[in-house]
Amino acid sequence: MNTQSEENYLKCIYRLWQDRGQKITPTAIAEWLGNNPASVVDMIRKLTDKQLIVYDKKKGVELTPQGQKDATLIVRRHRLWEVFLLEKLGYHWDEIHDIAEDLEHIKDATLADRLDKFLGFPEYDPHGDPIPKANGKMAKRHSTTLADVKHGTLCRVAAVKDTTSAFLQYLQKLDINIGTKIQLIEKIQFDGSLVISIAGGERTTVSQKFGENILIDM
Amino acid sequence: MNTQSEENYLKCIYRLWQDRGQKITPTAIAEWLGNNPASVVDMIRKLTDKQLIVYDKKKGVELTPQGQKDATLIVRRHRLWEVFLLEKLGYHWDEIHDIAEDLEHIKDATLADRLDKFLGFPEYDPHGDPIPKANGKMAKRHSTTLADVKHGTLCRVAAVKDTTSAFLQYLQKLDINIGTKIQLIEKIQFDGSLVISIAGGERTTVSQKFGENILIDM
DNA sequence: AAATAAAATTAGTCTTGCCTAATTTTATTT
DNA sequence: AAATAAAATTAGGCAAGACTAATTTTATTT
Repeated sequence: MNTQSEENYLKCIYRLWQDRGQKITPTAIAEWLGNNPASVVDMIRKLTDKQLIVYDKKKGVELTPQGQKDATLIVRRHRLWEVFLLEKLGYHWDEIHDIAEDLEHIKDATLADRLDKFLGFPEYDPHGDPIPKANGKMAKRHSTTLADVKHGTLCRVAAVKDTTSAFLQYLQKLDINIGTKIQLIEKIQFDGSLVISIAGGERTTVSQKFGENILIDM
Repeated sequence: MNTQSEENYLKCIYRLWQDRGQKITPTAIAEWLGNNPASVVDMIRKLTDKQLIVYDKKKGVELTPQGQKDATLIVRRHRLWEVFLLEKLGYHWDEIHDIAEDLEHIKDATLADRLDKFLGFPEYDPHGDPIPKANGKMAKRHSTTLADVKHGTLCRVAAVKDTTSAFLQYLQKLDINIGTKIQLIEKIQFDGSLVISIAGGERTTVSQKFGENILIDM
């Protein structure tokens, strides 16, 4: 059984691996968690001893099969709780992440599976991230962003990359949710700004950074 | 904000106060929590500094108004989660206590109230204990036990005192739940054993200790 | 290749919350 | 009241998980 802190490190490593696919360094982990690199080095030793990660100076940190399994379960719990908080308890989009951050550490052999069943086996969480199944498999993550498509394209918001409340509240203000249709009208050469039409409405301009955090379907 | 450990002490003190109404000593707390008395003394100092308890050698430990408020909220959260686990996730009577023990420490300003609403504002938890309301008030606790009534009395199981799985599983085996009707046929003078009829069925004999852990309505 | 900057690591410290062992205080017997 | 037992307290320690400061290693520039 892993401690809460160990779980946070595992989840962090998993996220960095999924997001970037590059070498995962102590510094990257430290930044992500807001911890001191020295603390990360301590934990790397601990997780290595527990055979949940392998650390090689050249290759960085990698999850072992067991580490992957553990990390996937944490992500599964996190995303299921997010669905619960939003759908059943009526929380807003931007409130659920932090609470799920605590709930994900509740340890009980059947809790995740029961919750999954209770929620009707959702495929995606409220941010559009796929929820790992009990067997560890999960749906594909969306990878195309609004900033990637050609002008004129009509797309559907499938997920968001950034889950901070600053971003989510901005989306709320623009009335954008998972499923909202957005048409990219024009890309501004100068700074990558995007002129879009939300749900067939008036033209709005958003930044490139904004576009890169919206994952889409077509 | 209190730590998880502080919350456990507050809850313990609250329970001892409710259950026994006597002087609450460090030793009693240590026994209840399974901790060393020396650790209890440390925590008494800490909670005193935080003005959540008052400790007087003569009177023992007492909760301050703020301590009572905090403790009540923890109990509220615990009991609401128990209802959730049983009713929504389909756990058994004897499985919910330990999981709620972790869930009760999840801190979010509106979580308890939202959960309360989602569950339909239940008055009692699955063990028959009253759930404190958002304002701290709660229904009366049942106080008459099966061992207290006169032979011949027909009563209704309102709550259980003991919530260990050993006891709850025994109840399960006897097919006794909250609401089950029990008639006390006879009290055996010798050792206080009780001859009862469960839901109008055949006679069964149970111990005095058993009877003292069944709280009843009439 | 040397100089500089960045990253990683080590050493030592702190807090929380627990422990054991020893001591002091309080209660109970005889 | 003295002796004994029980309870409370103090002192000192330990592990987890964080930190800072100093040092070493690795990368990047010039």
